[in-house]
Parts: sequence; structure tokens; C-alpha cells
Amino acid sequence: MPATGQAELLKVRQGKCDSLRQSGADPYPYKYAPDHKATALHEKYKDLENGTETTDQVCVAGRIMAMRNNGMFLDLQDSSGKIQLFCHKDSTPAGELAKLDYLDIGDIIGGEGTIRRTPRGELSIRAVKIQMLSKSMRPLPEKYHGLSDIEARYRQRYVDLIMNEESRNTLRTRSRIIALIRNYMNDMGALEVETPILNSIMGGASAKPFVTHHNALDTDFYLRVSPELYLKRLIVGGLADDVYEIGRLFRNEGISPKHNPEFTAIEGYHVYKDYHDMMDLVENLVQTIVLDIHGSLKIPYGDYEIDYSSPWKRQSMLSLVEEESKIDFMTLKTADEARTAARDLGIFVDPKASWGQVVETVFDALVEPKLIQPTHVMDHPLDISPLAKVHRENPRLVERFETFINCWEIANAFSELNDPAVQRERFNAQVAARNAGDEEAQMLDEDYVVALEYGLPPTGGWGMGIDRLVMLVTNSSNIRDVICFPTLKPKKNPDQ
RNA sequence: GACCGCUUAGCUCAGCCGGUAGAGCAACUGACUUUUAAUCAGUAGGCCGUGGGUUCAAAUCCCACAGCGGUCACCA
Repeated sequence: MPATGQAELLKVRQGKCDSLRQSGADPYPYKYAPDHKATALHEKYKDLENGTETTDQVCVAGRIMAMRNNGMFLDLQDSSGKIQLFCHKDSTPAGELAKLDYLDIGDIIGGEGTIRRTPRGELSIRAVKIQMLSKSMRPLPEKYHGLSDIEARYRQRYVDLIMNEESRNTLRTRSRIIALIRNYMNDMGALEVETPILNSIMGGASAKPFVTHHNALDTDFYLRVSPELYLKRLIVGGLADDVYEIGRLFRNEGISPKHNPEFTAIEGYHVYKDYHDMMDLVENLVQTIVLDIHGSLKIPYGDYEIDYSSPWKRQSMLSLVEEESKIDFMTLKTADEARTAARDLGIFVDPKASWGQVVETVFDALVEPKLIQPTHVMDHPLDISPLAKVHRENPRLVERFETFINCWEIANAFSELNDPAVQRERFNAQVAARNAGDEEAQMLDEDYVVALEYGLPPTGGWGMGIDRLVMLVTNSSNIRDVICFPTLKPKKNPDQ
């Protein structure tokens, strides 16, 4: 079998690895004790003049990203940044210089020496000792263009992360955003909880589920599409006045730049609060995050500048629809009238669509594409919101809002429906829709109704998609950029 | 799910009016030795995504399939 180009490259590195072993060194030693990170050194010596030598001894470790002048200059990359290692025959012992023969770009090495700044201004370590910490067997992508193949970046995220600082920064910012959310919630005294991911009844959202099977119980389970019904059970139980959960949700739907089958959301529930309070909460939380990450409430996304300053626009869905369509759907009493009005606007609606579904369809078509700046869209039709409490002033509506930024829904919240009899009716309507072929209609959760019968206090609840928020804050155009390992179709012949 | 596009060396890309497969980086051999995408000389490295078809001849034209991307549909 003829060796491919890649096989030859691997063979060369294997040869160096073997030689290193024969020289008595371990290509994969157990530990190392660097005392400085690259960026800390740049900070500490930022005032060191060009051409200055010091006697300050430091020890660093990192991956070799570049070798210049036959290894005289090694660029080491650690988790903080890069630092140059300088190996010169005048100052580096011959035995150490000999080790350069075993090195390749991509190897992880440790280096000790003294700090200096070259005459041309590069902070460097004049090496007196170098040590292999992990021999790399595969060539890294080209130093200048890096790894740009989109598929390779997601399939081999580790290579993407080695090569692309932007990818590292985005995922680090994601982590920081989640920490900020957690801090915010904990600071208000909310209790973080965990509820089942394996659900025997799908509930809390309209979505198509993943199904899995438990062998010992011989039972199918749905991967949760929302933790909502469990979290409200905890409120019923009085576990805490404020509970929240940050976790993965799973929806068996299409994949797009804004949709990953598994995504991360937060949901929170707060006793004795209503949806107006939730609007304040969402607005304040998002501002806290944007301000922490950017130091400003006006930040760019794509071609726009998004202004997160208060107050965010708060307007009812019906009046937004009326502004764009010139139709006051509130005056249309039946689904039939609504469907006709939508068709007159040139908007396709399902012939079985209810009044509320028509309003929602018209909203999606005419209003949503215009909601660039943060907007709380309020007071949705009742029949598309089976878990929300009826509006205190209008029986056709519920007390619900969705927050839109950059035309994306990033939050959804309501005054929670806590009348058990009404909840049962709403569930029954969903079941009827489901039986009529609506795959995304919700299922009857009898136990949840029982929980309501024990008494759910007046409660405000909200949920927010964290991935999309991270996209907004990191100016990422694809949800995959903010997920470490986005869902990809497996390759039939995985070759690397 | 529908439509459009992409797939060539480890990486980034040329080549696509059909006529023996190219460059830069990485690698290897050597030179040089305070570089910054180091430089210079040389060497090696390819099932041109997979499978069919047209043709004397296919990386190139046609069809199917796969993966990926974009747009739309569904959704957060």
C-alpha cells in the first residue's frame, strides 16, 4: 500500500518521537511546573526596553506554533497567548540545542530561561533548558491562513481552537456569559435546580421531541423540550420563591444558522410576580451581561448597532400587527374572518389555523423581520399560549411577552396560568389539536394539573435562549460558532 | 424537506473552452544564524469527495450519491 502524503508526515514525526525516546527522554512525561503564562509575562515586562537582557528566570509551557531560523526562535502558545523562546548557541547549552532536532510545530514543550526583549522589540525567553511535554504526531494547518474549512473547524474543533483565537474567545465569552447569568440569579437569592431530561410526557413547549428508550423499564422517554412544568411543580412545593435551571433542551427540528438540535436555555420562576416584572428582569439581566462583556450598551451585530439601553420598546402583538398590516385583528371575531384577512395580505395561512395562529403567522411575516432593536412583544393570543394566564383586561389574550433582538426571539415569559380547571381546559384543547394532526401541540400532563390543584401561587416565569444571546454578544453569525461541538451529520467514512 | 453552490497535496488555494496534476505554507536535505508569514537552493508528497456515464482521452462535460455551506420551510 503506497504511503500517502499524510502517512509520510506522520512517519517522520513518529521517527522523531522514537529517536527522542532512544536519547533517554520521555516524549510524554507526567507533569511540569511552569511559573508564568505568556500574557502575564507580556504584562509584567511591558516597559522593558528593546535590546534589554534581564536575569529574571522564568519557566513556561505551551504548544510550538512557529519555528524560525532552524529553531532559534520558537513561538510558544499557551492558554493565555504567545511567547517567543530564543535558543542560541551562545547561551543555550549544546545538549539543549540538540533537542531542537526532535521538535516539530505542534509539539507541547516547556522552556526555562531569562527574560529579554530583542532589539526589534519581541519579548523572549533566552532558553537554557527545554523539555518535550507532549510530542505531536500530526501537522498543524498552515500558519498564515490557519484552518478555515468550515466543516473541519466544527468536526475537529480542537484544531480550530489551536489555530483560531477568535474561536477560543467566542467560547470563552460563552462560558463567562453563563457565569454572569448564574451570578445574577444567585445574587437575587434564586435557587438553581435540576429537573429531568428524560420525560415520559412532553411538556412546556410546542416542539417535536427526540425519543429514546429505557431498557430496564422498557419505556420510551422524550428528551425534554422545556423544563417548565417541572420548575413550576417546585414552586408549588415551596422549594424556593425563586427557582431557575440552566440546561440543555432538545428539539427534533431543522438545523439552521440559528438552530441546533440541542441548545442551552435558562428558565426562571418567581412567586408573586407577573409578566411585567419578568420584562424588567430579562431587560436588566441582558444589560448586565452586555455591559460586563463590552463595557457599553451599544454594541455591533452584523450590519447593525444594537442599543440595549432602557427602556426597551414594549408593545402588544396585536398593535404591532396592526401597524404593519393596517388590520386590527381584535375586530375580527372568528378564525374564518382572520384567515380571510391574512390571505388578503398575501400571507399563506393553514386552512385550519385558529384566530391566534393567524395573528401569529401575520406577526411572523410582517413584524418580526423589523424587530432589530430590543423589543418586548406583549399580550399574545390565548390559543397559542396554553400555559399562560389570561390577560386581566382581555379574555382573548394572555399575559405573555417575547423579547426580540435582531429579529430573533430570545426570551419568552408569562404570568403563569395557575387555575387548575382552566389549565385542564387548555390542555384538552391542545390534545384536540394534536389529535387533529398538530404534531407540536402539547400533551395532557395530568400530574401537572394535580400539582396546580394543590395551589401554585401567582408566579411570573421566563425563559431565554442562551446560545442566541451569546451570538448577539459575540457578534457570531452562526449558532455553531457559540457551541463547542455543534451537531453534524456523521461521515460515512471518517478519514482524517 | 426544497432550491442553489462547494469538495484538487497535511493546510490555504490555482487549474474547469476535455489532451500526462500546479503554487505557497508545512515536511525532508543543505546553506544562513537576532527572526516576526525569516531568507536562499534542492527533494519528496495527489483514488482531483464516492460511484456510474459520454469520449480515442475526464480534475474539467452529464447523471446519481455523500458531506458541508447559503437561502427558504418548521422552530428558539
